[in-house]
Amino acid sequence: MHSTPGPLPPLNAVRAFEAAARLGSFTRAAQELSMTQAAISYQIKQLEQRLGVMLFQRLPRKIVLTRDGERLAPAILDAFSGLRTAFAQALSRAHNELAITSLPTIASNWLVPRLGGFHLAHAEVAVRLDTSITLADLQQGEFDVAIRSGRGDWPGHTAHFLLPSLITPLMSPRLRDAAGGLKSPADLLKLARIGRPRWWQQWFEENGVDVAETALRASLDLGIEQYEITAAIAGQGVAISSPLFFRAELESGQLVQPFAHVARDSKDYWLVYATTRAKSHAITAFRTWLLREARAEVPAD
Amino acid sequence: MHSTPGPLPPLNAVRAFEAAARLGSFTRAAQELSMTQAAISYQIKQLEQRLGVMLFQRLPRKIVLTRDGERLAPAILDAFSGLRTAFAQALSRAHNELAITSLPTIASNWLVPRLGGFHLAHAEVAVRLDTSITLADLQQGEFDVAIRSGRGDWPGHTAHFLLPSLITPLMSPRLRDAAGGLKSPADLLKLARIGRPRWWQQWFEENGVDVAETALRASLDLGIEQYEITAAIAGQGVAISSPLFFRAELESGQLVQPFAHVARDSKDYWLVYATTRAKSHAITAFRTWLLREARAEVPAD
DNA sequence: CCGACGTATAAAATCAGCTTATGCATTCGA
DNA sequence: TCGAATGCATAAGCTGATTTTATACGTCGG
Repeated sequence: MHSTPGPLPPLNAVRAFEAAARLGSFTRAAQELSMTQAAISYQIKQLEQRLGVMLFQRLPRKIVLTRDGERLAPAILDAFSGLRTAFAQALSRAHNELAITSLPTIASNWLVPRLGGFHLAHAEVAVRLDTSITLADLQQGEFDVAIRSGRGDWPGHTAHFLLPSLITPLMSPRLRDAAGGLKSPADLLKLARIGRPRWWQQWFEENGVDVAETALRASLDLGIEQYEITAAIAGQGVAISSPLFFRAELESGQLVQPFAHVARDSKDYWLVYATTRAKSHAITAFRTWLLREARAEVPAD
Repeated sequence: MHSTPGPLPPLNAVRAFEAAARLGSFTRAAQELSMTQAAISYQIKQLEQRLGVMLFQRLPRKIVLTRDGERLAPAILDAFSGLRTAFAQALSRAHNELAITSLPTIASNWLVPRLGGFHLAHAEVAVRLDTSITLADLQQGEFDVAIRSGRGDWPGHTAHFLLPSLITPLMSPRLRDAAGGLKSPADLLKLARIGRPRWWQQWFEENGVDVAETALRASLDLGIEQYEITAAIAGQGVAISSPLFFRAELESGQLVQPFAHVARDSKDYWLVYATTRAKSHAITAFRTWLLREARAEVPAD
């Protein structure tokens, strides 16, 4: 009694009908859709044959909707208008949201203090920041950009160099004074060391200090540099970390850098995003702003 | 500042998204659209690349809409739902309307008295009847079916034989009596003749009466048979028309058929409709009903 | 009466979209 | 714990729908 809804007619034909009905002309519809008039004519005919109903009355120099066409047009126009605004809105929102995933250290010690400036410059962009050590998949769409450490070679992604990963011992001035004169890097071996053994090894090696691995293993590795620096400030040992990230503590005198030598880890910090999304407004705005901030940070680089 | 709406993404990709979002599965979407899962996957990827946004999060054995997908889906589902009902309704209405264009004679004297029966049998079909001598173009969609006289050969159209075009003199009994004994067809030459000269000529010839063309030209040609019959009933002359169409007048005695011979014009009456629309419910219902009525009319044919 | 305009149509070219075949990761069942 | 089943991704290749090109037709306007 009641036939099933059945599949929709070919959608390209429907689009041609929509444009022709709205513009009242095959020629103009063709222009709008960047096609030829012949293509519109063909598509409309296809649709009419499929529906078994004439949609336009072909008059000498114009077309007029038939009774059936007139009946169909409003709903089709509505639907297409809905589609257009849906895509426009969704994209505009998508392009004005920025989900950042960042390593905790650079996030709390470098990014967060500056993010306010980005918001001032781009109030239209809503920012969401996620800090975690796990490597989020930028292709999955959960995050728009990441701040990662590495070598900048992530296939399918675009990476911009941000900051070098600098490492140098940092300690509380009280500990330094208590340790007496720290004349050479080797003197640090007497103190408790906090932070990644690999970094300590690299720094010592670059200073000509040969260290037994066992000695390095004895260091306190808390995993999160923020904690390590907190421990260092408390005088519990010497941390090894980036002077860039703890400039505030250095300037306020909570921390001191006992030796001038700064080593550089091979893994720098990069801004990364999926190459397919490079055109997103939020991403381009953030990239421009962030790279300028980074360049201001290490102008000598 | 505000980018133009821009063209819609490829609609086939949008359709794939709609189905996948609604069904929550590429595989099921493929089933619904009678395609393969690979095709859905391809289309969704196309759409995502076009939009520069991931729409689904691919999890091991399922997919989940991303934030952006979730944002897009409701409006897309709405729009497609609108399209579906629009087509369904328009088609249902189109298939339940019947616009008939008919020659006036057969319309008023044969079709109209029977149309009530069609309406009883098919109350769902709304009927509109247009009577005119002009030959409406069935391809233009203004009319669904036509009742035409001719030979049944209209390219692009399907034609069903309805009734023969019969012609025989008809007159009022009073005129017949006044004319005295009408023994042979030639006696009619003495009376005023009403109707198409060509028909008179044919009928006379088939009865072996040789008539000068001039005599035939003198007949009264009113163009519309209804008028001619009215004139005949008033006793103003002898009309030549179809006994089928004026059976009521013959039975009531208003008209008489003075001679048994009935000529047959080469142009019969046909039910005609555009072949492309043969599947329309209204048309098929009307065809079935009308052919049965016509067969009941001339069972001997 | 001629040129411009808007549509229809035929033939030929193209390319988007589909299928087939396969791989991979996970879940489920035993 | 293992194998089968499930669901999505990907590559390669084909096909036919769609588009363009070229042309014709009918009307309107000057």
